[in-house]
Amino acid sequence: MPSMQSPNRADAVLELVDSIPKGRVMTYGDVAHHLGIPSARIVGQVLAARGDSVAWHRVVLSTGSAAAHLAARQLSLLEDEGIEVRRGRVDLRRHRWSPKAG
DNA sequence: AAGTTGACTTTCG
DNA sequence: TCGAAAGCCAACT
Repeated sequence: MPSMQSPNRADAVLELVDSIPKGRVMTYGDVAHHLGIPSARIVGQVLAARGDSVAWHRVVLSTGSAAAHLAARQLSLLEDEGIEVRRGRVDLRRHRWSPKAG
């Protein structure tokens, strides 16, 4: 078979997101890029629909902040994992994670 | 079929 | 450093 690409994007996204280690984060764009998904928005759509089944709070905006309607809850969850949140955002230089770099 | 929507990102001032 | 605007793409009306 050609290549064992994911049966569908949603499952691939959920699988990757759930593999993000505790205390680490990825941006929507990172997730999209690693899976060959053309737009970060798609990742957002997947998490909006089925994110409740995974560690959705480990996915943040490219700025290190959270989508407006999630900010309070998401940032709180991240702090619970030991991630330091300053001015409503996570320091990506310190916490950004990549599957390959592990 | 065409317009709207949204858990995004980048560029510009 | 911040906010507005434009660009983006699939799902939904």
